[in-house]
Amino acid sequence: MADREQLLTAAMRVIDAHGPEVTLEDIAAGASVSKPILYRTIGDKDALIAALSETLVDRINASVAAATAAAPDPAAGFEAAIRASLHTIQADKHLFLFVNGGAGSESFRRLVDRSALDMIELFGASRARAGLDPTPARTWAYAVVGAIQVVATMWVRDEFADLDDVGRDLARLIWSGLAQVGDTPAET
Amino acid sequence: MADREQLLTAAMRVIDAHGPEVTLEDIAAGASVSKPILYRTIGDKDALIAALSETLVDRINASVAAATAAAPDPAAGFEAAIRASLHTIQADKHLFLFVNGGAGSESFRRLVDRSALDMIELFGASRARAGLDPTPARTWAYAVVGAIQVVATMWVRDEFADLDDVGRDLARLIWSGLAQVGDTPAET
DNA sequence: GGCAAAATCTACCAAGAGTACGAATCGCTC
DNA sequence: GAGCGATTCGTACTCTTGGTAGATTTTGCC
Repeated sequence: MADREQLLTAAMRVIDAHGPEVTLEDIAAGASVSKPILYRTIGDKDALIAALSETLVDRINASVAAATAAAPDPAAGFEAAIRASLHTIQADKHLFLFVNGGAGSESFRRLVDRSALDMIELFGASRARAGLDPTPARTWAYAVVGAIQVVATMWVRDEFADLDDVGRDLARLIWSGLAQVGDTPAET
Repeated sequence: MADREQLLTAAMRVIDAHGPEVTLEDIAAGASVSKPILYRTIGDKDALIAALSETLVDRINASVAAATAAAPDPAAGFEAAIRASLHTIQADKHLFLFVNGGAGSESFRRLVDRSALDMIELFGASRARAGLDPTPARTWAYAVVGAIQVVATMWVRDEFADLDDVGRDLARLIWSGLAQVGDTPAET
């Protein structure tokens, strides 16, 4: 009655219901499990955050993949990807804030690195193919992740504009910035 | 013996010396003041973070102003500005992490908003001058702040490359992205 | 049915944010 | 200069939350 998957699912349910400020005790209670079980099965709070980040990133990646598949050209695909990311974050906003809120520590670093990894590969490869120095890839990947992350965070708090407009603007900014990656950035 | 300025200065000293994990008790002790005094003079932790953000942003703005003044053209000025920001963050890295670490809540929002404010003005005005819709300004400002913030955070943790190179790469990315702001973004 | 081993729950600890209340100090009146 | 009221300050507390140890129950086996 204490499968890791079930616990994570329950944790997400509780976070979604009670907001990002939930305590581990709430989560344990919501999963009908005692605190030590939670700790034994998943680990400390940081481990929980890491696991949930994983799930969130997976969801984002899935929606991005679906969105880009239907796009006519790379630029449109990129915009669709950004929009999909934002929409997924919106759908899981409590989860996003929870995962982002443990910020101070390792969890944040891991989340950023996880999200940036594919981009580092991608940019680096593009640069290398074009005979350019691939080292900027990392900086760019972090920058892109940061841009999306902060825009999403601010948007989730006070929805300062229509989400699709935000996605469009953000996509344009990044896309033209990335023009210099080497060749066309290709769909994410 | 409990002037607000002095307390803030002392707080910065303690943070600088003991790292970003300091407790309010440490800070009070370091300022030779009791906890209630600290609370009465400055407020709760969030207020402290807000005040220190203010200072940090001021420092960054000052170094940016100094750096751009000496630049021959806008693009160079922008790069110099980014580099100056990064260098200031590096110099105050514990402060930066402290201010960033209380993240979960309001403090983060305020820091971002404060940093983004001038940019929103600037981008918005440029757009308006060019007869374009100024609403994207906010998204872009958040994106730029986010990019700098995350790159800085990641760099501060493990210095993955030479800081000036990072600054150059980051500046290029953002600069070319901002080309569409309307007319030349002008020096920050 | 009884016993050892494993899983589990209750009850606790530690640390840090924030505060109540008594103690000391200051200024004012006589 | 002495007494008294108001104000300021510091000690010592509460409360929340992350994390754990040891009692207790359950399980499997003889």
